[in-house]
Amino acid sequence: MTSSCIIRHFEHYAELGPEEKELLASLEKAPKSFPKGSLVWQQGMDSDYFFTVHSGWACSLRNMENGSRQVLDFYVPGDVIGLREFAFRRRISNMMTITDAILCPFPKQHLTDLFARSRLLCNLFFMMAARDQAILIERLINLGRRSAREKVAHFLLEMAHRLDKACADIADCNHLPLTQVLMADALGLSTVHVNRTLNELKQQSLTASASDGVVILDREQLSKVAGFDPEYLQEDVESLLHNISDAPTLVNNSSGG
Amino acid sequence: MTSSCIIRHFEHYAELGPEEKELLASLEKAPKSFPKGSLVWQQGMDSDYFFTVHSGWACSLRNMENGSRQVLDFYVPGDVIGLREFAFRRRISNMMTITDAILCPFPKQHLTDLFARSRLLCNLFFMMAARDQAILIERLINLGRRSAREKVAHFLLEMAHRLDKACADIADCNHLPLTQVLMADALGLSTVHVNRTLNELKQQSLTASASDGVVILDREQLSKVAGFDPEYLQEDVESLLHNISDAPTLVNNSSGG
DNA sequence: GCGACGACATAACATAAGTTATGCGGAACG
DNA sequence: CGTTCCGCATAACTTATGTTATGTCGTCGC
Repeated sequence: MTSSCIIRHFEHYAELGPEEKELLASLEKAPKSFPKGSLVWQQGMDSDYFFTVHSGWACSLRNMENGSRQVLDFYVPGDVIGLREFAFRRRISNMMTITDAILCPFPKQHLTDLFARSRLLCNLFFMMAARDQAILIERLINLGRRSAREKVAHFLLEMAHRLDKACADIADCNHLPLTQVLMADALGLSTVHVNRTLNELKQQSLTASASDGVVILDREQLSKVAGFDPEYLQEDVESLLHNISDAPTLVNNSSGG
Repeated sequence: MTSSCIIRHFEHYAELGPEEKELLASLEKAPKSFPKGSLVWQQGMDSDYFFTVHSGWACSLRNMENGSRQVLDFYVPGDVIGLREFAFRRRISNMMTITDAILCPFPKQHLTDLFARSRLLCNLFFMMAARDQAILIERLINLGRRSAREKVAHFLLEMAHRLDKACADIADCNHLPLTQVLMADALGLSTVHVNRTLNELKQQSLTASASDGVVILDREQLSKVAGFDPEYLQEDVESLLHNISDAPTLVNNSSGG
């Protein structure tokens, strides 16, 4: 099966040998399709699989006791979701599709095996986890130290940039299938205020609204509003690969005694 | 050198073989001492090392253009700091000590090698990265969907729990060396409001202040205030180890062709 | 012993954002 | 073809939190 979505995803970063391709392919289950609004998993469930997003959008979120909720992150085609649960037996957040989506399940237990078999893949997975952290950090800053206007602008730009990478060819990366409620829950704002803010941005022709979401009209101006710097989305694959090919015989006294 | 801090840290999770110990020890440089308030590294610098915290506290933070700043996370003895930068050539945040501290540097490039040599260590590192994400997520929820009162309470409890694990024997885990300014910058609040909130908690005898920080008096009540559930701090090492010993010969057709 | 500084405290005031409420229009559904 | 529901819009009003300002206290350097 050459159209494996996880293989495609990893080839994005580095050239894979046939062995690595087989490794990935052999662990990947049949893609599964989820209608919009499906709960892919729920907090507390056994965390036995992770997924790659083949098409559509998903988000992870946490429901609060008082009925409100916090959206933690959104995922676009090409993203790997669920790595975060690696350290835990139970899922620590909910995962929901926000459009119709096709996801490719991948059993978590086999990660360990894969790590042992391919140094390249191991490093790439680790890199993804680090990238996920970088994204979370940026979201943290968004929530802690930015105004509503900046929050919205920054968030929209981040998603657009991530889309650029994921599917520049397939989709219009300035068109984001996000409701105002979702944005509010992601940005720690009320829907009313997201609406206000979005209207403001619309009046300045920085964004527009479509039937099924938001459209970015002027990235440059938005970047100014948000103080957006996309560096945190640019992994450094090159030096990673360099390290990998470089390191093989470093500490030879380890088993020799 | 048997008192290696990274070895001690990993033994916290699993029994290490002599080879693994040697691997870790051989990569660890001499512990380095930093006075309170040192910049361990700065945003934009080459991200060539990570560290384990041997003693003292540190925090990672980001300075904003408008002069404010966001504290991203705090680190206590036993924590590994810098893994987040794995995907990037440049550091994406600042790292500062907030007490006198001793840190053990560990060259980043060698992680790749270590991954290849020890399946156990590789998995443990991955687990730590996942745990870091879980902590970030909880902080995200704190910033997005909790009141000042809940934020402060939740934050104090998290740090106390992390201290419990790190050094139950060494230190008083209810005593946190945090200034109100730091807490404000971590929680997305103003110092004035942190002060107000802390006073409220003091009046209810949930916390107290010491000359050099905050003291937690009543964890139970604080937990109620915060809706605190420590599950996100409890990694599942057991099934991880189980997976490791379980998986060796899963996909044998990979290289055989 | 004095001046500078940093952490904490408190008050008066300002405002960004939340809350509640209501209406509108389109999509889904029986 | 009406009903229901969901996403969006807008208004009036409330409030949690930010801002600015000023004072105290202890520590540190000299």
